[in-house]
Amino acid sequence: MNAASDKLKHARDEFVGQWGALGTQWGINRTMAQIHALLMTSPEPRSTDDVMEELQISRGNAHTNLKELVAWALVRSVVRKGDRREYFEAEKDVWKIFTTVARERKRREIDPALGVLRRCAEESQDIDTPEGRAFYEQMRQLQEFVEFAANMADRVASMKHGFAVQMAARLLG
Amino acid sequence: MNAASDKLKHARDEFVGQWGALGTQWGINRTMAQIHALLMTSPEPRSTDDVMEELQISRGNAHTNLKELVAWALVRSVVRKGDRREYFEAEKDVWKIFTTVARERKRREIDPALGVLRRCAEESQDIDTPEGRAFYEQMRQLQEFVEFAANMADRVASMKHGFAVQMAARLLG
DNA sequence: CATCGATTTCAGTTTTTATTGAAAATCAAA
DNA sequence: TTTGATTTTCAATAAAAACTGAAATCGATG
Repeated sequence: MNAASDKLKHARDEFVGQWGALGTQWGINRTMAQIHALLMTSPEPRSTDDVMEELQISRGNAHTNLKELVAWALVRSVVRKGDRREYFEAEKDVWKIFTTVARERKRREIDPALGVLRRCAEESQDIDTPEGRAFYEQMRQLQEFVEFAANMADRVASMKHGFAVQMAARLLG
Repeated sequence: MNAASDKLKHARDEFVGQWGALGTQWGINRTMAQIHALLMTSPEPRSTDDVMEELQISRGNAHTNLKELVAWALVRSVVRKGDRREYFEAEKDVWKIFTTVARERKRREIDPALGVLRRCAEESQDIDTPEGRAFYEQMRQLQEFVEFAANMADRVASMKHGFAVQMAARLLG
């Protein structure tokens, strides 16, 4: 019977659609989030044409976002013997997804902020007025905090799942 | 002499501009990030007209983004006796900024994701095929992880600075 | 080295988001 | 109340981001 298959299709469509909407709220483009959702819940790798068909999007769009997901290391491309097409599969282990995202966001969001703060602190360190010193102090505090955050992100990104659970238990217990 | 004042103005402009650019990369609108940067480095609260002047933006834009920052609780409005205008000042304590952002992002990003995952898990829990069970399992694992993240966000958001430093030392040491 | 399926690029278009500026609403003081 | 300063809203516009579709490129195979 096919009720189960229909129900699954419905549930997956729901997930893909909703995940896309969430992505938008997080500043991630909708298509990229949808493809990620689709691949995370696909038992088999999918071709570009598969993805185009499933999400009703153009080739260019599918291509760009698949490559972007590969750049994030959330998706890898696989080749099948005797098939010239490229297939894509998503990492499904949630802890690995998390550490990957942590690493990538550190690189894309935290590190550049650190650069800005360091330069601004440097630039303001010998402005010898009360306002200048206050500005310098603020830069320093932001810098220190972001350095701390960078450090944490590195630690977390390199944690093994087991250790993280253990630490969480200690922290949450 | 005025070299110090010029240098400070230059450094602040640098910071405001760069912070705005970073904001864009993080999916935050540029004006909002710029206003935040400006207020974080202003010794005195600023009026809407102040902000318009400083960033060369329209009244509507300044107004909207100031209110948005107030909604995020990163900025509060203050009244000065004998002055009808509204002034705005930013929270400057980096730890408070962090906990505020953590709380707000949990509410805006994590909680909605949890809703989606719970519904999708619910909807798929009795699809009695291998594919259906795999889908359900994936939803469950994502849900569990996001619940864990929500929990962590709550803990972190309610931490006192001192405790956080202590914990960090333990974690990083 | 010519063919053909597949991938990549990109100019043009659509959609979404941000911004302006002026009109409307608010509100304290005269 | 009326006045005038201030805040708020919002239709119009501008800017940015996402998407399309087709042409160009690539690369394995005969």
